[in-house]
Amino acid sequence: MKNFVEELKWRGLIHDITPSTEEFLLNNSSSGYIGFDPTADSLHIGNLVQIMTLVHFQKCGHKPIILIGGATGMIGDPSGKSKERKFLDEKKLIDNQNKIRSQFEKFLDFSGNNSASVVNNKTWFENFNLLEFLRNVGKHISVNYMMAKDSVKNRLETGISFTEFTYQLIQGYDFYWLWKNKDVKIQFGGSDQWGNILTGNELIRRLEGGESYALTTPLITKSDGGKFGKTEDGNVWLDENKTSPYKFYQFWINVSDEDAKVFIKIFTQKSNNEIKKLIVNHDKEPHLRIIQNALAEEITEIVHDKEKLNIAKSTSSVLFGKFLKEDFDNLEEKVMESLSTAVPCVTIKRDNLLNDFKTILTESTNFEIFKSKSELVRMIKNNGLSINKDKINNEDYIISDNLKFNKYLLLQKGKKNYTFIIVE
RNA sequence: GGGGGGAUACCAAAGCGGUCAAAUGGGGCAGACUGUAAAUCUGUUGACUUAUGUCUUCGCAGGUUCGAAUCCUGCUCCCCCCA
Repeated sequence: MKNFVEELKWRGLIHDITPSTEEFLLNNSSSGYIGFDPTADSLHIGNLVQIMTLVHFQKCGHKPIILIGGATGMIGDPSGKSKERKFLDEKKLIDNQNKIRSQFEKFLDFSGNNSASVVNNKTWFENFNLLEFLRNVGKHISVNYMMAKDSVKNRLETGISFTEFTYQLIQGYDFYWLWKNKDVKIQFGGSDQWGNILTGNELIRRLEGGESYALTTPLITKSDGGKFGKTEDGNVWLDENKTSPYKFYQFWINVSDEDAKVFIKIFTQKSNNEIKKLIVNHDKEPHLRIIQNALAEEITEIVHDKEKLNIAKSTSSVLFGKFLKEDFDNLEEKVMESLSTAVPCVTIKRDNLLNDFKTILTESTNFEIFKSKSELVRMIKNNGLSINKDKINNEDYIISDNLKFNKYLLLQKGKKNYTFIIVE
């Protein structure tokens, strides 16, 4: 058995761990789980740490289990509205669950003898009534114990609802159920989950005198103090319809040097030696950003695929590389299309192309690109306007003569302020 | 209740009868440099058929004047001091 705990340790992925976990996992092929909230139809990169935990777990010869919180998800968000909510929710939850499962399939092996699997706690909570729950579960955990948890303590001042207070029991029971029925011995989670996980361990001990383990990962932070995983456009999702492969790739490319050295351990499966080598090479020629490239490539390829990675890379080189007009003329249509997911787009009706240059770029595009003709003229005077990678120095450019694939135009204000124009 | 000060463009702040579309700084945008970084330097920063032209803009509403951000009257809001 490969040493799972050791693997996580050098990657900086352990925040808290119960005693003798390492020893247990070295001697037993075991099952472990993490709970995920099905409230969104996609995972985002904030979930990636947890996913990677399971990836390493499986690679070390254990069985990863993904718990989709169909039941807990319903409790978690009581802010519904209409009467039919329950039905809608159920459909939506199943839909979300399927989408999330297919995202896990990219990371984990769902076949073989330590195959990954997905469970939903709705299965065991559906027919579990309140009285039964109180008798069989609530009885064993004291309020004193529950109150001692940081997650609860921190909320006592500001207020905590009974529902949220109970959450640790529900989650604890999940662990117990999986322990009992699926031979799950360990639960993983973010550091904020420590308390909830321990409630599960406690429940297992009290109900059956059983042994179980817990391991949490640290909260990922950025060196500049900002939140990891957020961009101006919000979350970075794994679903390509919510975050395009290009934007996903770019997120990793733009990580700072300092963060990249930490992230490459956390988010890739590269070995310690490979990573050490990358860091040495990176520090020799930091401008090449070797680590960021390695990081972006590996993760983008797993989450999307090789082809989409390549398109994202080509798109990036169009937007940021030393890219000349000639190169632009030879671009594949696929890459051109991908530009529409990379930069803000503006559509324009084909008959508007009859207007003069300045009118097209202001009025005909609802002043989205240039707020006024003066601004446009100023931009040209400052040598700041390019179309299709070609600097524009005069105002009698004919747009309709320069469309790519008869409908696309890449407009550039300055170096990195792009607008993609689609004629329809 | 009494006395004093203020309201200017994205923000801060000068201007106190024509030369004011309004100094200066910050921010924004662009150029050079660069690692799709940081710093620095340069240009630019109300709109319009780019014009030593017109229009809109200096809290709001009126007025004086050939001419007002600038003077007068009223109003609204802010700050400070004394009770």
